[in-house]
Amino acid sequence: MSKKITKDRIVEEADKLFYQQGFEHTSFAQIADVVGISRGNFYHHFKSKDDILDAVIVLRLARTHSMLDDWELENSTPTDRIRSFVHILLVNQNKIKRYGCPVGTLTTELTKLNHPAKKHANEIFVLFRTWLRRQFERLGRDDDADALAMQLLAFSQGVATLYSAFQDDQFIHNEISRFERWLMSIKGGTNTPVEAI
Amino acid sequence: MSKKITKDRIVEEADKLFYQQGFEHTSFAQIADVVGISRGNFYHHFKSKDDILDAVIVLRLARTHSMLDDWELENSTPTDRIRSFVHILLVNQNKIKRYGCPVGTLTTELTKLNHPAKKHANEIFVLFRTWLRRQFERLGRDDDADALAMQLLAFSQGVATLYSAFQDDQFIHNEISRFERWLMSIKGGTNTPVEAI
DNA sequence: TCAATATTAGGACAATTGACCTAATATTTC
DNA sequence: GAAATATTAGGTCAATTGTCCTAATATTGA
Repeated sequence: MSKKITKDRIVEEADKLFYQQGFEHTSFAQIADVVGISRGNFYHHFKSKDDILDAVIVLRLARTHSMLDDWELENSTPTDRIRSFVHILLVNQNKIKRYGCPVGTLTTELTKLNHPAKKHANEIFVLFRTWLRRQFERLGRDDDADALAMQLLAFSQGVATLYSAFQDDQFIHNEISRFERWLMSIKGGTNTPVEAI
Repeated sequence: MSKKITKDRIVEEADKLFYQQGFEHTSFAQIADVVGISRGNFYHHFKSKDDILDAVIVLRLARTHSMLDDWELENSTPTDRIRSFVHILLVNQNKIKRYGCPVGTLTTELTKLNHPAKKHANEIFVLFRTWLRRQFERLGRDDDADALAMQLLAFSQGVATLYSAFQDDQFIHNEISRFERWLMSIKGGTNTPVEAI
């Protein structure tokens, strides 16, 4: 029992540190300090740093999955569900301002490191993509549901990146407003292509 | 003279490595190997790794500046100039696929490292932002020129991030096409707000 | 209760990091 | 050509990295 608690705490703290400082910049010593355990003790729970990364990704996958499930239940329409997705930008506004999007930044770092866990981390993106696609399909957008999902993912990534770079609160609210108008226009269900950026 | 050549070569190779591997993941030893000089020799040209980073940023600022000047001369209309900007995604397609956008990824990394050079690196974004804003102003978009510039920057960042994550060639061409239609619609010069994402 | 297992602390390890030093060698300048 | 300067190579330095080991302590299960 206490094993599980310690192991979970390691993963939770590693999750935070990987997000705030990046994977490579976070050391065992740091995680051990935050968790309050001895360094050598680590290898009883994880056999390498990459193992911790894998566990962190599994944790993030589970959290994302349950978040998407919640959105599914909380909202009665696909439009409201899509809105929930974009509104993470507001819910996590302060964190994104400081550290960017946890999904995008981890994927980017692992890509540069040419890290074997890159594909694993990418599954978080896939989770969002699939979920968003389903919502657009429910809106009758069968032909371009996946393209719209990717479009929205790219939108959120771009906004998060620039928000973290410029720290401009006005900007993020502008973009959310623009998204709202876009969402209302798509809601009509006419299969007209959504042209603009 | 030979000092300048060596110094420039260090900066150029560091520029490449910082882009491909990230700043922190790149070591002196690696740069020295690529340049073909002794490690200890470094500190005659730069007094610290942060100094090299500053020089790399200065190089990127200069290159960006001259690229924007070129676009200014090569194109006769603001619309064509804006198109040149988005078309970097195609010109540098393979690099972006592997390493993401050099501007966005560096800024993101320096943010997580809480690195003092973050503001300096951000000036590259400012360069693009100012240049794009001027193009939109010339299109008569005086009221929302800056917002459109930020919108376009966010678009390019989002596309680059997702392209690097999913490596999907179809996606990037879809987004470029969507941008083209958006650009044509904005060209009309009617001050109607550009709603969609 | 007692043996088996799980968990811990603390230290050692080789390798790598950025930083710095010195002495030798080129190059420039007069 | 000689003095001054610029540039180089090679080595050292302490600190940190991820990894691993061992011995002591908790916990569990029969």
